[in-house]
Amino acid sequence: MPKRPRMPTSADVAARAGVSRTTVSFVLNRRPGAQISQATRERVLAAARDLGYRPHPAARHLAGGPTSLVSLVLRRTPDQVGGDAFLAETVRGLSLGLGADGYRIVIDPIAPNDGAMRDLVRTQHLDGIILSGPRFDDVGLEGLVDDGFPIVVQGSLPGAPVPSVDVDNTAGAHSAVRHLVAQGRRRIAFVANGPMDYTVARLRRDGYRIALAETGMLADDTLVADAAFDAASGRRAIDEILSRGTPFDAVFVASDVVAFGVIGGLVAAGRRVPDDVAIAGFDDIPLAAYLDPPLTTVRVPAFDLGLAAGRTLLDVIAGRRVPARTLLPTELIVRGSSGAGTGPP
Amino acid sequence: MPKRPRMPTSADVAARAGVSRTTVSFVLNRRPGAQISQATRERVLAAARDLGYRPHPAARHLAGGPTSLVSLVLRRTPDQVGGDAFLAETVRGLSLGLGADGYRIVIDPIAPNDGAMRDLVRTQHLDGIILSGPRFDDVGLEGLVDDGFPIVVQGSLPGAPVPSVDVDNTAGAHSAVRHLVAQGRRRIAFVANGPMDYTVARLRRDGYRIALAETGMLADDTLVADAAFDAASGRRAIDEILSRGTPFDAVFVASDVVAFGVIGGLVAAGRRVPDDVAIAGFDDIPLAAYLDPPLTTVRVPAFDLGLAAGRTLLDVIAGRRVPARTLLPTELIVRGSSGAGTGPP
DNA sequence: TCGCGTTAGTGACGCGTGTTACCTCACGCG
DNA sequence: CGCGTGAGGTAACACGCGTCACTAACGCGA
Repeated sequence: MPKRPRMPTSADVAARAGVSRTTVSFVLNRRPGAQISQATRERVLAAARDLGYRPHPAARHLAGGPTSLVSLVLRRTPDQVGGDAFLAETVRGLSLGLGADGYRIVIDPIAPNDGAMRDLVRTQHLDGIILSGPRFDDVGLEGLVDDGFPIVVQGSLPGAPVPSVDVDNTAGAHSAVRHLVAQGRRRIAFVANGPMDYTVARLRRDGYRIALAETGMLADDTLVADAAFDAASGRRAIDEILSRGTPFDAVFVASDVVAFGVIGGLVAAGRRVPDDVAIAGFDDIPLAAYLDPPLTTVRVPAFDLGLAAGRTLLDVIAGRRVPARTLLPTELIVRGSSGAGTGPP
Repeated sequence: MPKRPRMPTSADVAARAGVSRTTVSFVLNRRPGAQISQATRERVLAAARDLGYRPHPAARHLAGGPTSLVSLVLRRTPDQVGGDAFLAETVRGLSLGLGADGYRIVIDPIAPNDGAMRDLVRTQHLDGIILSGPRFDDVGLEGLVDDGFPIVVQGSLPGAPVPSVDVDNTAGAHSAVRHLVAQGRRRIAFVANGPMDYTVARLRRDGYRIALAETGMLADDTLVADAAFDAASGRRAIDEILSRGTPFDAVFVASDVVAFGVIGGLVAAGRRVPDDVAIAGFDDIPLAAYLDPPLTTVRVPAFDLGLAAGRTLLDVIAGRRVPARTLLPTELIVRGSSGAGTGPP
């Protein structure tokens, strides 16, 4: 195994520029208040460029600097596969948002309510955390927060004193339900994406409720059911609603994956979609367009979400003020299932 | 912001055990050939335990040790969303496989044929790489390989001198096609998952061919078409096959996502599934069971794949011999679409 | 000439670890 | 008694960087 050549160090740069190592450090880190002449500065920069100099992250960290490491904490149980469909996209966005400043992403799957998060911060060396997929009852968060440790929640956790970046779940749900109303539907059922422990489930339900209230429609609890992120639970939910006997002509399902189960249940019960029952989902998973009929849904900008989360975390780390909540807009994608009839693509 | 208490260092351990720092290092790293009495060893270990001592990774790295960092290189274009459905699971497995030895996973999305991989190795400080989703024409790989840099490919790249961990794509495809034959189908079409640049596309096609040859059935090129990892391309593929006019009574689609498009095309053409045309897919995505009819498919053990890849990389890093290819078994999941009729779950 | 402030830099230390070379005993043996 | 020898350990350096305290040169007014 041929030894790879040694990387140039700041001493090499200093030698080449004919200055001290200290000066190199000052120039490269743009140290405020440092007295460096323009000529010297340029010599240093040129030398660094010529040598292809890159500061050694470990050495920098050891000397009291940042780690250049940010952890993406995946706080999910294996069943939440639906939300993970976008993981790759989100990571791409994150990588772009953080990579510019030389940050790298380490990924740490930690089951919900596993106390390992404190440990992560203490023992691993991190500059910040992006926490994905939190729940209302998430523990171990407060401790970190009042340490002042930089955290950004991807997803929402209202009330927690942590900046969060999320899609505007409530507005998205709202737009979907309003769309169903606009199609002339009057009795609109609701199937949640997950248990109400999950913030994202509550927020989407809020959107549904607001839309009903706005349009002066009756909120009927017998038309509401929970699910558990997967299609099977959607099937159970719609079966339950059907069994209650309350008539309805539309269902807003707060997750495309769950909607698969809902549609299956409706078809099995002899209801036609969208003629008898219009459907709108949420997420715009890649397969949504290939359901029969194609699913009207709310698009979630996964890439942008990652990008925004990354940038926000950078701001927090740098001590800049950040908004408590960043809400990215969703986009209603109208397809056949809501009866608006654009047909298959 | 209250300063977090300093972590204990090896000097603290040494002081508490009444020995020198060197001795602590020898004991903790089990230095071969070091002369340490049993009593001293135990004192050191006890002190380390009491203090909750953890070696500082950056310092260790700086002193010439390993980085304890492994990069998961996602070498995919955004369109390959299908395969990414399993990313979270794979990462969980990886994390478990590597975490035991204190390794952490940094994630680096790098588009195919982007030369950035060399840079990654030179400039970032890594102990190894797990390369996910390679293609036949992947560049920048050879350079790394004959550096002797530890790499494990997750996915297959036959011919490349790199250990790989993958599901047995060929055997999986083979089992699916044999199953279709066992259902009495005689003219079986094939829709690939992706372009033949991708190793995984070729391997699955191989399985199809072998199964046909074994059962003495005719391989007919007019019954074969490529796709591009998404449902839309599946639709195009089946439309093309239909347009050729060659009769067929089954289709093996090398990806569940693509199969969605294929089924859509068949239904649009008035063919009934599975009565007129039986279908089998590959991957067992969570929604496969909720297609109408439920999709017969080949299950991919995503978690185990990550686990195996992680372990293999550890072996490579440690200089142990590893098999050139590790192939994990798949499992045929029989549902309604292949005409074997177990019905919806 | 002296005193003083400003500009443009530098020398040396510390971060926590691995490691090499060395040191000090006690002991056995000729 | 002299001397090797091995067991059990230690002092000190290197890794690459950030940073504090300090200085050399220079200008300028008195």
